Amino acid sequence: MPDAFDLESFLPYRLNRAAELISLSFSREYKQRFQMTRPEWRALAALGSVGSMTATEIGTHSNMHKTKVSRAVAALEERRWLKRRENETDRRVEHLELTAAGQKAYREIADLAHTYQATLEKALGTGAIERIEAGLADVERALLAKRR
Amino acid sequence: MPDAFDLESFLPYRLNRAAELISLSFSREYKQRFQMTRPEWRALAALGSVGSMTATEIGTHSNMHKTKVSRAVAALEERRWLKRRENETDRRVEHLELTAAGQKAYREIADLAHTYQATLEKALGTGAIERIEAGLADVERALLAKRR
DNA sequence: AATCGACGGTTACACTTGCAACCATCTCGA
DNA sequence: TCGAGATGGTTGCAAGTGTAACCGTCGATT
Repeated sequence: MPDAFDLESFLPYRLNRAAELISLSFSREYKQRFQMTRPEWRALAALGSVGSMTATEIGTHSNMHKTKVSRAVAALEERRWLKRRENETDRRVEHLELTAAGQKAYREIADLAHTYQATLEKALGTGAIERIEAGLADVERALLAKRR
Repeated sequence: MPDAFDLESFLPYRLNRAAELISLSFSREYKQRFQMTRPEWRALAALGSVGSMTATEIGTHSNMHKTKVSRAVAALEERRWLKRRENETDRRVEHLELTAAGQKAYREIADLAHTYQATLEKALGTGAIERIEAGLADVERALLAKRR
């Protein structure tokens, strides 16, 4: 059966398979220690590294749907890892920032992530990750340009 | 605030963001035309390109959980795009293959995928996709080795 | 032949998710 | 100043998902 199309070299497929695999692999590292979903961890990371953001900013930054962000933020707040601060001039907006406990958690997980990536870098050889990420950046750029 | 960890260069995050983006982008191409979920499309593609597989084989091939495969297969069968053929010597196993209608659908979507990838290749430059996929393969290899 | 564990596949249940509809607030123009 | 539309954020609902428990079948050991 002659076949012009090979699933194995179809980029969306390959990208998803790799992403799911690595996601699973890393989540094993923190799911147990901290009881946290991936959107929560993303929001935490965004806030931890940037400092203070609105929900919308978190969404665009990490490409998460606003309902996902909303729920993640609610969960982090529930856990007292984050607090909302209202905007003076626009009362729709809420500035979000980590509490002391939130920053502590962030540092711990960031540390975990750091060593995880280091292990990976060692297994793949120097520069490999940078090359992959450069490729991913190109893909994202192309797709976002296409969207218009 | 000195920060040893940068989310933006954390591979699991980057991989997931890119994967979600491209998935969304491509699904827009077929979600409307065919009413099909991603697992169904994956199963269809696997069967279409390989010819005949068992559910377990589809699962390992495309890294899908067996319940996902089970449901996708049931849906495709419901639509009469696939039929099950029982194994002579082991009655637990079912060989799955596409019906004529299923093959027709497969060819259409494969075509869509093909032109999609061609557009992407043009936007990214020759060889870019191959390079990315080679990198992904390395990552997957490293992760699967780690798992043991 | 009876038993035990492994395996292919399905199902029940709880949880996560995306979409659409929604509320409150803001902005802009008539 | 009023109304129409845009925007930040939340929620109801339907659909998708993973975990675990399950059913039937197989292979090996006894």
